[in-house]
Amino acid sequence: MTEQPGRDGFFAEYDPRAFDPIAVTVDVVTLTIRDGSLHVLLVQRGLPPQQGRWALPGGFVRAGGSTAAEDLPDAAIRVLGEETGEDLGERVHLEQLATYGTPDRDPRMRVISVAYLAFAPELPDPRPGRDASDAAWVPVDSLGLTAGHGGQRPGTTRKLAFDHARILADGLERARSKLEYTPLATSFVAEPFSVSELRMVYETVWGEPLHAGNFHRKVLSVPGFVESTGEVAESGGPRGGPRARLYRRGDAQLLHPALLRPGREDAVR
Amino acid sequence: MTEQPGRDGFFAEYDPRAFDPIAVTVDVVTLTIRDGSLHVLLVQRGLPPQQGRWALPGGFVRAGGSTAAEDLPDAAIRVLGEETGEDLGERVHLEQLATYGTPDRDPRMRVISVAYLAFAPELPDPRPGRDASDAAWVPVDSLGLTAGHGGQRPGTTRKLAFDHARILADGLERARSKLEYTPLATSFVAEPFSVSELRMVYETVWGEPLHAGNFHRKVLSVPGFVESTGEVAESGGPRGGPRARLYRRGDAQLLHPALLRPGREDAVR
DNA sequence: TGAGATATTCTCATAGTGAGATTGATAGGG
DNA sequence: CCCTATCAATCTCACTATGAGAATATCTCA
Repeated sequence: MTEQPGRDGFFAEYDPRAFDPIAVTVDVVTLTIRDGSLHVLLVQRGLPPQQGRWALPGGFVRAGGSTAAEDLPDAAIRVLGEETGEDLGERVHLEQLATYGTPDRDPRMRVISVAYLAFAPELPDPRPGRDASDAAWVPVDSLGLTAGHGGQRPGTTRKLAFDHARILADGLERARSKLEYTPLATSFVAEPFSVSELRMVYETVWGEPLHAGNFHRKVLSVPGFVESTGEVAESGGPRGGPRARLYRRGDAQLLHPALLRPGREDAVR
Repeated sequence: MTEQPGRDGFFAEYDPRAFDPIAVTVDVVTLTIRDGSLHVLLVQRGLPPQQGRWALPGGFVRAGGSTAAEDLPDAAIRVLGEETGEDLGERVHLEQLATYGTPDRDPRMRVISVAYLAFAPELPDPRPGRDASDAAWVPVDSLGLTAGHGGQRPGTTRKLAFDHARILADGLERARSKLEYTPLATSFVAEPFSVSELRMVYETVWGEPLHAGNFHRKVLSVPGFVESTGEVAESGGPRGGPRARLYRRGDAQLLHPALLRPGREDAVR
């Protein structure tokens, strides 16, 4: 909140104590599935510090002084649009991830970053924004993220700038977890979709194969997860098989019972 | 992150554009159980704006210019200590809740607030901090929170300042949800505790009675949730009954299978 | 001492899950 | 055009987890 007793009038005077420089930015972890693997949208920094390193798309929040005041989710959507060149407000699912504010996370000054997490069906190739020398969908596997604290394994080609490896790791964990109890997976596929396409999303994000029969039973038995369109795919799969029935997303916000990741009995101890 | 291409050197010059005034604060939702009901720590504002209204304890984050740089969780712990008069770093569970930054949430200027959520066993009465006229543990039920968007029912005595009703509502939902799949409930009781005390935590936070026998079976069957001390309570309950066996928190970070809230089949649709 | 409350354990019907097998449609290569 | 691998969709079966109710022993208080 906004306590600071005994000094309540200082805002009018711009007391320097309140304005120790803190910058507020948004960074966006955008996940999509391409060619059967999970990708994240990254930009290559064109300027120091950390020039040449890859980073999450981000930018300053417009505060409302000399520029128009901007809400945090709007800033995230803007930043995303600057790299993809599209207005993604409609097509992507966007949610706040967490806020990162360790004092030395940016060498220039104190920066508080509000991270957002976006999920999108397959999107076009990005084009670098003004301050980036490159932008690309990068396979998450290629980044050598370590399980523990969001570091990267030595030898990884694309080094992420600042604490972005950690932010990305948090975003991935959030995504994996939300697949369990929300219909989020439907945000990764275009409608209408088949149960197999949906299963592929789960397998890709969780990184492990699922039992096709049980998955099918489960998806259709959870109320409101998917809704039949009554149609079937134009043709069978590329390597044969019957034509799949097609579905669209249902009206459930929460999956009950949840669709749990296999092999979690020995969860974090 | 910290993009802003083409202007990379401006920090050294304190370019006013980057310093459209954004203040960063932390607000803390602190929950505890007193007299069998869920309470939240609130302070009464001693100064305008919103003078006289009740608010979550909060304060500015020390940025690191003229003052010592302070990490976000440290700011939350400090703010909590200012109201409770104790160093709670050891005793409370603290986690980040979310960040609130709607442009007009504070009438004075642009304020981004990083909210934290704290869980504590029964704590002493608070004393008002420097900028508050009062501080108290307030029963959550008395605040007339509405289900939807964190508003308060008309006629509620204690009106919460700014968007704090919403922040509190988000904190409560997080707490209710985390009881399901984490051993968080053990943070609300002092060790050693009985299964009944733990059940009381669930009943209080969820606001509904649970089946004592099934709860008992469940708690003891989830690996790592609780660990027996081998002791039993000094005496039976205040109204009779055998002396309960005592436990301490186990080593699990996640409950598997989860302990789900009853009656959620018809979840959010 | 008796009544009521409570901790703990059991029973039993039902729901949900993992593993494997079956059926039948379809694509692609000989 | 036929054969076979592939795959969608179902089904079976054993096992686990859950909700509801009840039984039993222990304890407090009047």
